[in-house]
Amino acid sequence: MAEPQRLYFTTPLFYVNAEPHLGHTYVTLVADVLARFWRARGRTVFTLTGTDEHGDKIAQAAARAGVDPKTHVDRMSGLFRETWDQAGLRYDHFIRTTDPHHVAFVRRILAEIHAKGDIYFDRYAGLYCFGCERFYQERELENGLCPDHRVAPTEIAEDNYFFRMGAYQERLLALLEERPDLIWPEGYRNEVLAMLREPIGDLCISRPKTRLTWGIELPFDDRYVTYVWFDALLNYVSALEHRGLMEFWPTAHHLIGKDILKPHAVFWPTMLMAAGLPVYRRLCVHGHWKMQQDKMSKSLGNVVRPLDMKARYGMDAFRYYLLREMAFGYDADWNEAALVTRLNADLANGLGNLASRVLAMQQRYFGGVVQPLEATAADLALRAAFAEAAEAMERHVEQLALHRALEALWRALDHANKYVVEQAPFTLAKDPEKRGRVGAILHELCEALRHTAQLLEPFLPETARKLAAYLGFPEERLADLALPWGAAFAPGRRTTAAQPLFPRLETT
RNA sequence: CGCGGGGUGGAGCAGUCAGGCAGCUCGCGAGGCUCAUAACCUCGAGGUCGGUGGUUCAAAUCCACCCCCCGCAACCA
Repeated sequence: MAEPQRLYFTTPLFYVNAEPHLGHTYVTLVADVLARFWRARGRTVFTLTGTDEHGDKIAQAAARAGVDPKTHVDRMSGLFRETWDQAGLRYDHFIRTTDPHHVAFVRRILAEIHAKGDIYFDRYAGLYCFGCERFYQERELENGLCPDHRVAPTEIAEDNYFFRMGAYQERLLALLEERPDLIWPEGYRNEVLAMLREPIGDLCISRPKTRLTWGIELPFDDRYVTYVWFDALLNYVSALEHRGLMEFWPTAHHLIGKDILKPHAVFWPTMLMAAGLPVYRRLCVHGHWKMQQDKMSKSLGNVVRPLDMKARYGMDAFRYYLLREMAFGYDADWNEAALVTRLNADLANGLGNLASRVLAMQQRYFGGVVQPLEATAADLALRAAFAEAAEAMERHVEQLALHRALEALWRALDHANKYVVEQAPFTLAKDPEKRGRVGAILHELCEALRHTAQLLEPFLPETARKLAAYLGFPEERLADLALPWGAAFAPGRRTTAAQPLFPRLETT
């Protein structure tokens, strides 16, 4: 079966109650990498990110800051947008849940589902803490008391609207059986199957305005606003509708963290079924970055700010660490010392040094002019190493194993470094009769670097551009360099002298 | 029997789905090279892949049982 030509990647909508941190950055980075990767291979890709801006917490934060909610969310949303722009993390559309088109879309879908009878009005009775202005579940209480206020919650009843989610449980289960790759990695699929072994019940989707006004008003009852689920999840569709790109919807790949698995794996598909829309193509669930400190660290302000990392190490080194260190789906440890180790070992000593030595010899022996090839067995082995890397990278990226894709490319780079030592062009260069061979060796190595630039572009775009420029391709888009080995360097084509791509950092 | 994840040379990890010489980075020891960012290349020391049993020509990988460690969210109706 042929893969669809289009691809649609989404990040979660980030709740604007905190500044952009490592978790936001990681998933946005992955979306950027996947988009670049598949575009370079001819797919038509659309990516979405944005901010989720309604709810109690936002209204309260705005009140504390002494501004109205809209002013507050404008500022916070702008912070996310600027961060991604400055970090070079690209997206095709940035949606805000306060966008008028989104609000209208949510109201339309709610009205439709209400009209077909899948939204009903009912009374909920539960334990309410007036201090927190929220209900508590039994298991959340500490000795029967609210953990914040240390008072016993009051049993009260409240009327609300509910989505008939339970009615779609069997269909959802059947869908998971039919499409084993719907949720990836498999561990999360199993977790969802476990959730579906119990009745999922119905979902409360409203809040009375007496408790919350900062939200989207229900189209069928102006005393209520919709509460989180329809508001936030529908963004994935409303953005496409707004842009007139609904044909991308069936190809949706949602990138999410494991913390929001249930809303995306249970609530969202049932909502889509009720709305008469196809379920997304795949849910891609990543693990969490664990800080060495405990989870208190976040409230101490000990957050990893992407732009700080960019300033300290360069965005590409930061990208490399995040992509190389985390096996998508699993948790990983955030460790800045490990970042420096990776930067020195893989980027400076491996890739950077290879580029330096090749370009320096090319410059010294031939003034940068690329010489004819002659293809010995060793040369062909070098080409094979890069061909294999290209093939392996595609296989790994399909499975979101980005760390393995990079590992595969670095195997080829190791091969190239070995090739330099074994072919020893610097020794042959002392013998004028071997000049042709020296030129051929360096041409092979320039090709190795050109292929590296191309294969690396989705992961380390800045480095790829620099490398291409050193090789004498300052203008071309890297995708245009997808030429066969030996076809890129026309006679007389020159490379230039290079600055180190990555300076080594001292370890302390 | 709540659910999930993990236990692989000194450290940190990949590999487990699709069984086939136990791999990567760092660190350590010896050598080579001198083009290069004191980088690069080679060799070496170091692991009964948590345990036991099973399937198999073959198990880190599949199956069963056991031991230990870590998470369990939220805008939590």
